[in-house]
Amino acid sequence: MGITERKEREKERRRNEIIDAAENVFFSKGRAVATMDDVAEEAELSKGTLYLYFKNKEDLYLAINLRGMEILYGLFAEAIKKHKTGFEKVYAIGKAYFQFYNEYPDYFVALMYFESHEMDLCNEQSIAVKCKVQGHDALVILIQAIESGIKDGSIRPDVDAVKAATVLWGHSSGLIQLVSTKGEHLQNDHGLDLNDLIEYGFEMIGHSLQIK
Amino acid sequence: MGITERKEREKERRRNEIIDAAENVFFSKGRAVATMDDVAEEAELSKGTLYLYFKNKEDLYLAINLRGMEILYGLFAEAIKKHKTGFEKVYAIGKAYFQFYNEYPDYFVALMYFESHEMDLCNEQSIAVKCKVQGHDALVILIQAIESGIKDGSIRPDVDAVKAATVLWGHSSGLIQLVSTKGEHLQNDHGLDLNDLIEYGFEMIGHSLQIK
DNA sequence: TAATAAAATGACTGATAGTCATTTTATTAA
DNA sequence: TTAATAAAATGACTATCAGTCATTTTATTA
Repeated sequence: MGITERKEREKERRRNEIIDAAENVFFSKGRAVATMDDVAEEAELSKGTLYLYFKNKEDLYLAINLRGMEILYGLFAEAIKKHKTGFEKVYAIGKAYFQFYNEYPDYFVALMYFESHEMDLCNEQSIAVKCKVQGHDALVILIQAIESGIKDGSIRPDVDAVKAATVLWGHSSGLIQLVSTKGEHLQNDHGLDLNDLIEYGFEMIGHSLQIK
Repeated sequence: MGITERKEREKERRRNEIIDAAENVFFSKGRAVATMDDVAEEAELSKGTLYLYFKNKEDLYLAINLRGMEILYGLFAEAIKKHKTGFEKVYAIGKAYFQFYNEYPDYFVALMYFESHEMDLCNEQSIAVKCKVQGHDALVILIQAIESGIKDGSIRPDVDAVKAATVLWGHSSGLIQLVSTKGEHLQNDHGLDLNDLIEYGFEMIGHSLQIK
């Protein structure tokens, strides 16, 4: 019975086409301004059809975010492969996060939306839960990098890997978010160079992990 | 002509009554769910009147945030008074920020809204600009604390006060925001104690400022 | 070819932000 | 005291948009 499978594939393709259209609309207009009618028109489908594939507007936006988080996870996985010591791996993950912001600013905005809003995580199959899992997987990469750094002596032995990884995640997100939303102000009113500022932030984090 | 002045006072009082009502409504229902009709009813005014005092819903929410930021500024000002060395002052500011989150969680949510959204800062008289100024003033306290720490030797002399203060601001906001929105998940899935996590984050920041 | 199932449609509803012509209240001048 | 004027407040109204659902179209099976 190949028809069922083909139908499944077609359904998945249609789903992805809707996300493609949604990216075009949400990324150009912004999440708040973009309407579901816009997405429907871009997808060349009726609005009702969108709701056959996604529960609501937020769900669709989270589907976009999930794509971004998969990219981010890939960047993290790449980053740790290229470096020897645990400390270098951690630093590379930080760099990868900033690279993600620079190369995929729209996905970054979607990620910040996910990070800064409480999500209903009751429905196990929901996209929000998939985002949570993807975020957890990314964090595990960071935790393991810290653990390997403790083992190889490049990171202080008294560091708590889980706590430190969580703190690093919060710190990095906050700093990049600050640059993202208030960057212009920081440049104009404080004369700060944004890349320089991020680099400085990573160095500060680095200091706190290394042996005194 | 005392009437003009009395009218001015009454206008200001009415304005504050509206913000009071808005706080009750926004804080209990949440910014997204609360409606302007709700606020009007709570204020015992018609909806049209709200728009005589505030440009739109966001403006009203930013007026709430401005109140919160004034409180935060006060906490920062208190914090630096109580401590001798610059390093201690910086640490106390961090603690004050966390205290703000704990004692005024609703104001903190409002602040995160302001911090994580791009604002139109063109209109010089807008509340958004007032928030920006208030935020800048708070940052200046932090910058000066770092500078005093460099002078008194409690902070590394090679630290750039402006950069470090900005980074610290981003780091702290990000970490507390993470605890705020994903705290439950961090407790349940990672077995983390939230107060402990924040403390750990501050210690890491502390490490990066002190002499090796 | 008819019956059935799956997919898509788009007109419709309800909710709500923001507007504006009108009314009410307060102040000033005659 | 009263009429004229200004200031403040009103609430019905409009425009917009998320989400629904009865109906139609398309594909599959018997």
